[in-house]
Amino acid sequence: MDMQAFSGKPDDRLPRYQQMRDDLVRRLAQGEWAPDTAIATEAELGQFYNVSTGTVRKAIDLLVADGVLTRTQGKGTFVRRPRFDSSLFRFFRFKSVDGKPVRPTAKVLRREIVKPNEAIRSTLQLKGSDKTIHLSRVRLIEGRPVLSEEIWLPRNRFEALTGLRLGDFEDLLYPLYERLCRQIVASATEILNVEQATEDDAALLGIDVGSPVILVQRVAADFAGTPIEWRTTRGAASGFQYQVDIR
Amino acid sequence: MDMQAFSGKPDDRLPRYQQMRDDLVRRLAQGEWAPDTAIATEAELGQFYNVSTGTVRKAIDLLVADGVLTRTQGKGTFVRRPRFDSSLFRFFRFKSVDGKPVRPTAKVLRREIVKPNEAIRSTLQLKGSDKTIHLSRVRLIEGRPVLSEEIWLPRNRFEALTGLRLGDFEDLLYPLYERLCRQIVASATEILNVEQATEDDAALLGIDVGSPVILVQRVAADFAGTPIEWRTTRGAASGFQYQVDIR
DNA sequence: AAGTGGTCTAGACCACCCG
DNA sequence: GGGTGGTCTAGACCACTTT
Repeated sequence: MDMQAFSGKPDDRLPRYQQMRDDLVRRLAQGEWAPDTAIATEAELGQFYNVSTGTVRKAIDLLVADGVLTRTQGKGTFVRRPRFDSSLFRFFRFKSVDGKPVRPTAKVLRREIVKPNEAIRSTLQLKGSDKTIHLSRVRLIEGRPVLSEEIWLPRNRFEALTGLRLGDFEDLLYPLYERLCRQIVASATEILNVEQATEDDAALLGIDVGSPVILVQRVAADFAGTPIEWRTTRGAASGFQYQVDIR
Repeated sequence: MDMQAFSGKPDDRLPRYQQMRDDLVRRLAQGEWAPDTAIATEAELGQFYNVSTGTVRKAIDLLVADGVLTRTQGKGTFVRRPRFDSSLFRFFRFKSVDGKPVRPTAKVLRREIVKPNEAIRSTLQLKGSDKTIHLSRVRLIEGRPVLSEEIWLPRNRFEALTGLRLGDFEDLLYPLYERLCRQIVASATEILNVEQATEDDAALLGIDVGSPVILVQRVAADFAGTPIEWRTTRGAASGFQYQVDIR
């Protein structure tokens, strides 16, 4: 493969399709192609990297399997915009009174600039002096609180959020991140635990003290894999269900 | 592709690599290749189905992605034996008193031949007159009960288990299924829910009534996708943790 | 009609495993 | 050294979308 095609230093010991994949990820992280737009065609990529079509396809296969790209026959290969907003539906089954599935609305209760604790600092890979924006949200269905969320963001990347009025935050934060702060969430890791409701949980969620509560801890990252958001979500376990398919 | 190679009737509209995948699944389900043994080499498969190496590899890629086969360079392509015994480790973190991870032992408390209820009958795709073998197990760590399990099996496939003494059941059931009943578990679906401990749960697991309990409901299937086991597992939610990686 | 990804070929050479 | 899967080529033709 033509090494001139790379700005980085690819590892020659790796197969060409993996080197090519790595370089494509780098170009994606640099914003060379925006979400929902087509990347270069397979023929162009083959010329650029000086590899054959089979190798191009194998490199793209990896990124499609990772959920980074999608292919559409006759149209092109597109940068996939992850839809995390349905993420909680994998855990909680929210229905309105008439039984139809609904998306909870959101209300930001508090916003503050804080020094993160050690766990958040290390997870978000912050330096000792870096501060974070801390949001407290409640999510509601038909006015009834169902989830409570705590969110921490690195201040330097999300400065634009400090000027927004609390009432102007939208239900979905990730489109806001992208529009106001040019931060795109490309992947996330979530850890589930079960706790027993504290008095605060009980009052907010309208459940009994000590009844089961699901805690979802999420770390979201950009295309380069750099963590950009830490979020905890709590909800009554009575609405919880999750399905796993094993090979 | 040479249609003589197929016993079934492949759909000509499908790509050859998908037809080939379907036929390989059929041959696996028929037991043509046993778990942990090598299937025919890629060259042989290419000759047999009259396709080129690239197409053979693509068909096998699908089965590897499904977890049905594994490839080992220089050795061959092998039928994968799923290791479900570590499955619960994805949900529960079991440690002994010295902090090392351990596998719980098992003790069968009860075995009976019963008419299944409607939910189990339909899930296991049984006819109205078919009976099931019902096992009640408890799983222990260092003698302390940590999980309670209820298992239902179609009687006709698992007749051999009715003659086994309760003390002769082993910690792991799936090797037993395979050895005594020639039933191989190839895949499973698990659904997680959170409940509050009943008095029975509390007494068995040594926890407080009403404290959170994880309920895992598993349906296990053979290579052909036919369900062969229904299982519920209950354990204290305090030992529960689960991680999900998104795109 | 032109351009895109989807399928498929008929090889080649390499890396690894085992006797 | 012989056999296996892993990588890669340089095309061909097909199915689909857009102009």
